Amino acid sequence: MKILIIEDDPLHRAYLHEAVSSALPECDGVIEADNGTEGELLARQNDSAHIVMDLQMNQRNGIEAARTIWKERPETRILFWSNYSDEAYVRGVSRIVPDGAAYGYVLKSASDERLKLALRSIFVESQCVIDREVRGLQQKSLGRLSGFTDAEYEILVDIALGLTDRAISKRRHLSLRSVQNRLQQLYDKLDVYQTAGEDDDGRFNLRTRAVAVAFLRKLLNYSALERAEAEMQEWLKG
Amino acid sequence: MKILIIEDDPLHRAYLHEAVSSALPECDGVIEADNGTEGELLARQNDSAHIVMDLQMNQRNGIEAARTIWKERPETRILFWSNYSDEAYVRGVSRIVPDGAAYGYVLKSASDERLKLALRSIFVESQCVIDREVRGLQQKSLGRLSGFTDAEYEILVDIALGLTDRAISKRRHLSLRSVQNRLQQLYDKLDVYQTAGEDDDGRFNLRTRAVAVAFLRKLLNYSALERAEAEMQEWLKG
DNA sequence: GCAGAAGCTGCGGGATCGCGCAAGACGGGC
DNA sequence: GCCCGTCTTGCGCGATCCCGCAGCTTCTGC
Repeated sequence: MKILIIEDDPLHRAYLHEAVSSALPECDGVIEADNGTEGELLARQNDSAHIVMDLQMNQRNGIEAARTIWKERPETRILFWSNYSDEAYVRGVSRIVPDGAAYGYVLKSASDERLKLALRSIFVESQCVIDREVRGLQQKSLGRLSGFTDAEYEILVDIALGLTDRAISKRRHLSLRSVQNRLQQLYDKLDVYQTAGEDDDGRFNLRTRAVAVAFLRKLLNYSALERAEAEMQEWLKG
Repeated sequence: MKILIIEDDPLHRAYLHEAVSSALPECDGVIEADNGTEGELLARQNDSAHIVMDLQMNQRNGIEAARTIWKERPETRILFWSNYSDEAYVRGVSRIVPDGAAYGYVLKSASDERLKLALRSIFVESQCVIDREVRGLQQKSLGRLSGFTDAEYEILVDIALGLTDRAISKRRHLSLRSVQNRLQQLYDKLDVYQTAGEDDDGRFNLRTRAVAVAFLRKLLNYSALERAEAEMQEWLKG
């Protein structure tokens, strides 16, 4: 069994290496990459390796890397080891995991034992292990209990990118009015109407305010925006 | 000499502890805090201590912590040790550093030696040490060479929060037209007008697009937005 | 088959935004 | 004093946004 570690922080990388060696004695080779691009390359060269990776990396995002790796080899087992449980990350991951694939999501704040347990569960028992805190988010966001529909999330991203109503309607193949309907829906759910005072003039620009509260609630974050921007540029060309 | 370490990642904290002990043999006490709030408390209790701190922490932001520490004791020497050189952080720091205070900004990607050298320079020689990469940003952003005026940055934050033109005019004591002037200025500098294609209909909503590119260029980031939101809520009450 | 819910669409109107045009205020260099 | 660049403000227009109203389709349960 080979394990590929993709993590840009040298300290964390060393720690992971340590943890893998001690939790998986049957592992006979640990490979390290310090960014997503290199990780993809090494994953291609070692096509039987299981993977542990960070989500937030400077060079190339973990989600991007995981996507291409899974595209080439959907049965790859990946354990995501991340600092954050932002809804943006959780949504990003569950959007790309292939059907039936075994994967895990463990927070860096988890204990030693929990990490090692997750390593064994995924790579030996091929079970999914998702941190409790993250799991809660998944339920909420995908079970659409006080959460967001895909449609709503989609339009949130679109306005966050700065697209016009008209541009969105073209991109998503909707009428202008439908786009505006979804926007209203979004404004409702984000509770953007708070005048925040009894005074009427402290009002918000709903569109930008929605983006702001989405960021503050971590529905969006930098890497989600970055990905969305790339996709949009792609669409603009085609 | 006492050193206070404020850093939420246990691995990095241990590493810092190691580095401090080896670089500063004259140090006779290392105190650790794992979030900003606790850091402020310990700084108050140990009012001769020098400080090494992370900027991005979950509980309480490093910039916030540094601000209150410096407010109580402006001659405190602080070394910021951060993962990122986002313009938002750099601007945030240089905004709060008191006149004549000795401080430092070192990236976590820097080598062992560089960190230790910075520790000695600041805490023994009381010299400012700023990472080259960060320094470049400072020059650009404060020397307003292709950078942003305070006025422009201010209005950028205001629209990012989702305020109306009118609301901004009240908050900043400007006429409505002046606000719009500054916005135009901002749109210019952020180069928001890129139709991105020869086609005219792929157009952007300038206001939200400006926020998007500011985020992508790291002029803004989560913690800057968070701070700004808190300030705005304060203002809304008053 | 039919009632009800949910989503898409067009119409229309009031509010806001983006911005050109132009007049005044302030400061610096000659 | 005079000219010039920067900053502020007012006016006005066209484009966009926000949204209530109403008609249409699709889906679901009985």
